[in-house]
Amino acid sequence: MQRSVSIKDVANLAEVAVGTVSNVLNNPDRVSNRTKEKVLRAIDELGFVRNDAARQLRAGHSRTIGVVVLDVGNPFFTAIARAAEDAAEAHGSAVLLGDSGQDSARESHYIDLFQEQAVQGLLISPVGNILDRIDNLRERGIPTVLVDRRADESRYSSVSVDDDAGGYLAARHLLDLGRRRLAFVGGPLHLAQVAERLAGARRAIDNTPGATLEVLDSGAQSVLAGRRIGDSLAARDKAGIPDGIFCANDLLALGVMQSITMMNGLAIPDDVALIGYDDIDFAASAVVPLSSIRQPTEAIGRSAIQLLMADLGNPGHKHQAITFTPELVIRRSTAGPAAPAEQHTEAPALSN
Amino acid sequence: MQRSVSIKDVANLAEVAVGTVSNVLNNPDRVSNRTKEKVLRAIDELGFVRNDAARQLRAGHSRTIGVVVLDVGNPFFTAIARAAEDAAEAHGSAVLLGDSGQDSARESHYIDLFQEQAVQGLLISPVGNILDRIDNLRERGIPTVLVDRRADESRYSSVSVDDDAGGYLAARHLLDLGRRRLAFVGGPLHLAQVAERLAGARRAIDNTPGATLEVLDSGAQSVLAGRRIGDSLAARDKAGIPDGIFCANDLLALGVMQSITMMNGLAIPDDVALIGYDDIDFAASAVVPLSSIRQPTEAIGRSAIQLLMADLGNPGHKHQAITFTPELVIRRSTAGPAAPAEQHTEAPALSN
DNA sequence: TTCAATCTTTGAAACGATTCATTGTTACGT
DNA sequence: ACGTAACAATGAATCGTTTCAAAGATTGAA
Repeated sequence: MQRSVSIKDVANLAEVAVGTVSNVLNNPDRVSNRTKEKVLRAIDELGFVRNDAARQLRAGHSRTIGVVVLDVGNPFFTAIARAAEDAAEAHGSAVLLGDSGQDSARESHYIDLFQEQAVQGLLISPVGNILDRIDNLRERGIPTVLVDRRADESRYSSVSVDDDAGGYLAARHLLDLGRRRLAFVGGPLHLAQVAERLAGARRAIDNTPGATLEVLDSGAQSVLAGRRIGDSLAARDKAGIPDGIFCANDLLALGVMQSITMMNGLAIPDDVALIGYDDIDFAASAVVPLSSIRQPTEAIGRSAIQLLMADLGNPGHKHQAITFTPELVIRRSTAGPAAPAEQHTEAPALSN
Repeated sequence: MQRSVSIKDVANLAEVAVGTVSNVLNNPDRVSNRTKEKVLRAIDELGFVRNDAARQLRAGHSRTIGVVVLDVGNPFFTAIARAAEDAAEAHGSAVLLGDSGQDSARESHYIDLFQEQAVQGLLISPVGNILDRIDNLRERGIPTVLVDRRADESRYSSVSVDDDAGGYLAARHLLDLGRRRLAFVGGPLHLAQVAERLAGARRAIDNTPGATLEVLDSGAQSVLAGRRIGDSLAARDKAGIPDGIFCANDLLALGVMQSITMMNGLAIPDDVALIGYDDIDFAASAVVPLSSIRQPTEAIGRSAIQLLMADLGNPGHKHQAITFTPELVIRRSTAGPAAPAEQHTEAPALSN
C-alpha cells in the first residue's frame, strides 16, 4: 500500500501553498481563476482524494448522519431510512445505517460508533432507555432525533406516530366486526411501541362490555416469531382460539397467518379476524390480504431529517415532537366473509 | 457545544501519560492492572469516547467496513447485510450500510464517502461498471469484495450465485408444467443480475420447440413496478396473456400477483403460473404462496466478509470467486391446480 | 505618484489519537 | 549486593487537513 497523496503533494505540484489548495476545495470563490485551475489540474494529475479523517479532526464534524433502526429486516424501517436518505442528500449529507436488531447492546454499540465517527447528527428508533445518552450526545455537539418514539418535547426532538391511537383503531375495528375474544400478539412487551399499541387496544376493550383481551408475548417481531405464536394457537382446542387477533406489526401478522391457515382448518377472517400494523408493501399481497394500521413512512423520515437540520443550524433551539396519526386500512383479513374489499382513506394526517 | 473530552483529559485525571491511556485502549496487555484500572475509571468518569478521526489519521485505517447494497427495500439484500454484520462483528469490525437504490450516481457517491472515511474494506453489489474504481480502491489500500456479481477471479474477489442457472431453473420449471407462452419480467435489463437470469431462461426456451419468451422491462425491481406490469397484462385480451411468468425478483412477482389476482378473473396457477427469484420471507405468505429461486443469503454475507478479511490480512493474496448454486422452491403459484404442496430441497450447495 | 481599500496567497498552529525510542522500575539469579 | 533482563510508563513527533492572522499584490481615486 503506497503512501497516499496529500494536499501537500498537490501544493508542491501546483506551486502554491497548502492553504490555497484547501481553499480551492472549500472556499473556491476566494481563489483566483488562474490559481484554481492550476490546483485542479494538479489534483487531477495526482488522483488526490481528501483524507476525511484529517478534515474531520480539524473541522470537528463530518458530513454524515447516523441512522439506527430497530430492524432492517422490517420494511417499515427501511422505508423510513430511505426517505431520510433522500432528504439528507438534499442537504448535502450522507446517511449511514446501523441495525440494532432490537438489541440494546447493539444499539449502544452503534451509538458509540457514530459518536466516534463524529457524525453531524443521529436519527434513532430506540430499543433501550437512551434519553440520558442523548443528553450526553447533545452536550458533545451531536443532536439526535428520536424516530418512532415520542419524547418530552421540551428536551427532545422526536417524530412518531400515535401508537396508542393506532392500537385503539385496530382493536375497535375488530370489536366493530362483532369479535369479542381478542388476542394481542407482540413483544418484547417492554418495547414502547408494543406497550402503547397494547394500551390503545386495551382502552377499546375496556369500553366494550363482554370483550376480553389475551396478551401473547412473541418475544421478537419477525415472521418467524409470528409463526411460533400461530402454531401454539392452532394447537388449542377450538373454543380456546380467539376470534380476533391484533399483531403489533405486519411481520408478526404474516407469520401468524401462515401458520394458522396452513396448519389448521381455521379460516381468516371467518374463524379469526387478523389485523397487523405498519401496512408494509407485503401486507396487500398476503395469502389473505392483511388489514393493517398505516404509518406515513415517507413523512416520518423526511420530518426527522428536517428536525435534525433545524437543530444543527441552531443548537440552542426549541425542540419539537411531531406526531402523525395512523390510519386504518381494511382488507380481506378483517372483512365480512363475502366482502373482498380493499379500501382505505388517503392523505396522512399531521397533528401538532 | 463544549470541547469534547480528549485522551489528554483522561491522562490528567488518571495521572498517567497520554501514551499510557492509548495503550489501555489498544494494547491492554502492556499495561499493569493497577494503571489500567485507574485509567478505565477516569474514562468512565469523564465519559470519554475516542475520536475516530484522530485515530484514523494516525493509524491509517478504521475499524469499519462499508457495505453498499442495490436496494435496502429488498429483503434479499438486507438479509445479506445482516449476515455480513454478524460476521464482521465477530472480527471486531462494524458495518456501515449504504443504499445505492440501483442508481449508479448514488453508488459512486457512497464509494467516495467510504473511501474518504477510509473504511477497512468494501462489500458492494454493483449497479454500474465499477471494476476500474475497485482497482483504484485497492491501490489505495481498500480491498473490495463484489457481492451478487461474479468477476474475473484473477483480479477480483466476489461472492455470487449462478444467475444463469437460476434463470434456467425457473424457466425449465414453467416449461415442465406444460406452459409454452412465457414472459420474463425484470429491469432495468442492463443490470447484470437481470440480464443473466434472462439469459438462463432463454437457454431453457431455446431447448424447447414451440416455446416463446416475451420480455417485459419493468424498469425497476419493486412491488410497485410489478403491479404496473401486472396491470398492463391484465388489460390484454385473454389470448395475449402468457401462461407462465418468471419475475427477476420476488418483489416484482408479488406485485404482478397482486394486480393479476385482483383486477381480473385470472387465477394463479391455473391461468398463469408465476415464479419469482430470491425466496424472501414474504414469498411463502403471499396470496398464492410464491414459487421462487432461493439464494443462500446467510452464506453469501458470511463468505463475503471472509474473503474481505483474507484480503486484509494479506494484501497481495490470490483472489477468489465463490459461486453458490441456487435452488428451486416450488409452492402453489406453480403447482397443479389441486396440489397445495410446499416443497423444497435443503442444504445450499457450494461450488468452486 | 501615492494611499487606501480590496483581493489573493501564505504558512504556522491547531485538531486528538498513535507510535516508538527512552527512561524508569521490578525481580531474579549469582 | 550487583548486574541484567523483563516489564511499565513516558512524552515528543507525527498523521493531513482547516483556519486565520498577516503579508503581498492589485486596483482605482486623488
